[in-house]
Amino acid sequence: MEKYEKFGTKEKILDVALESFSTSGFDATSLDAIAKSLGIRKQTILYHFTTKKGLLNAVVERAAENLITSIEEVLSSELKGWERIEALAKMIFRLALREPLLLGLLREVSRPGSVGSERLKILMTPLMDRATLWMQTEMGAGRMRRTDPRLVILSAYSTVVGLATEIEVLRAAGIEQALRPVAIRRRELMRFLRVSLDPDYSQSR
Amino acid sequence: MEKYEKFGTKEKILDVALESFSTSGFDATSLDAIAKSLGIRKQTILYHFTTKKGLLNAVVERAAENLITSIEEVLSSELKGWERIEALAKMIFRLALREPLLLGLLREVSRPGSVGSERLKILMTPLMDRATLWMQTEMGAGRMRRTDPRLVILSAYSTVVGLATEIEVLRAAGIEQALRPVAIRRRELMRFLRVSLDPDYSQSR
DNA sequence: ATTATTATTTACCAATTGGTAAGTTAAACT
DNA sequence: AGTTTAACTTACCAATTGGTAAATAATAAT
Repeated sequence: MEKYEKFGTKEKILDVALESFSTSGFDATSLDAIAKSLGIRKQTILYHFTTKKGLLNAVVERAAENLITSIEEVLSSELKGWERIEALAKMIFRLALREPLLLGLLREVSRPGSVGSERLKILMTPLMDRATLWMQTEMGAGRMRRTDPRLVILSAYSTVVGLATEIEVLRAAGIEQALRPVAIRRRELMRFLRVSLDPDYSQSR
Repeated sequence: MEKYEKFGTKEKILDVALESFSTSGFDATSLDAIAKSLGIRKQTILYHFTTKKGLLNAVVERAAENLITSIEEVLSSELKGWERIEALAKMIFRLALREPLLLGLLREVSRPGSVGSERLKILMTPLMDRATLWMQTEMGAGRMRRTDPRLVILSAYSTVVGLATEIEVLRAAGIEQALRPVAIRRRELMRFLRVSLDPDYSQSR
């Protein structure tokens, strides 16, 4: 058991940090600000995470767990070929709508030079490798059209990250109900995936 | 005439600032760093732009001029309806490829909370209004399918901003030649615009 | 009850940062 | 030549920031 923990301070810190990192960005977030909004001292944060970078990594890691769990869920299903991809895409969009902060974090951390990008890469590469491998066997079995798996995956990835921008831009323009544009985006992604992957899909152009 | 100006210091500052803002972000860019990389003192920057925010605004403004000039060029053509839109989209993608820093800046400044977002909005609303108006008359004349112009424009806008992410992600993954994904993106955007706007286009789905 | 461990705080600090104020240099105007 | 003005620098500063060290409180283990 976890000894005692007063009352989940660590989790609370992660919550506030996620919020701030994903909306204001890493640099614009100060430990003091996080601490203040929690009614604790900055040193408490450093006690739990030693450095600011450590805090970001922890935030990223928790978010990634969140994501990976959802992915595993889909992967454990019996779906094959195209249908499996479709299920994955749907899941991602559902998750993105339910927890928009994840998107913001992803965008923040996706910038190559950014502080969290290394950790993100470490967390993502296994997923990427696995997906690539699977796609290759599917292609081998003729259940999937032949293309460069990496390109497809990364393109899909950046579509999802782009969602963050889109939702924010729409909100800034006073369009609160961002559901329709998101649905459009999803349909676009589906179509893109279908065109590049589904062998039973006539590429009419 | 402009008195003398030693040797375009102001422009050089803007160049370096654009580079840094668009790749590292506003917060991660220090005036000292910019100054150092130019071999001048920080106070010279402040002499020309008074505040850091002022510098960002100047960078944004110059970028916007750049963009607006290109837009005017297309708008002065004789193209009507769908063809005009197509020309605009092509121009934007050409510009984005030629000057990728513009994209980075746009993404940096598109975040609602960000320092430059107000200025961006000020610069963009006239364009937006003009585009909306034009689209409405086109719709009235039956040369364009009826939809919400704002939604279409913003969707196109975020597609372009999303390009920044995509190019960066691909580069981070070691894919230098990002031309193909960009081409795909452009085709997608065209298709989206066509489906929502071109009345002569059969919406086969 | 005492001790060990975990959690949190108070007290500091060195570095960085944006910005002010007051020179200094050099060209332009008279 | 002398004055004005634009361009740039040196000298500072106050605030913020991430981080260290040591003290204190709270809980668990003996």
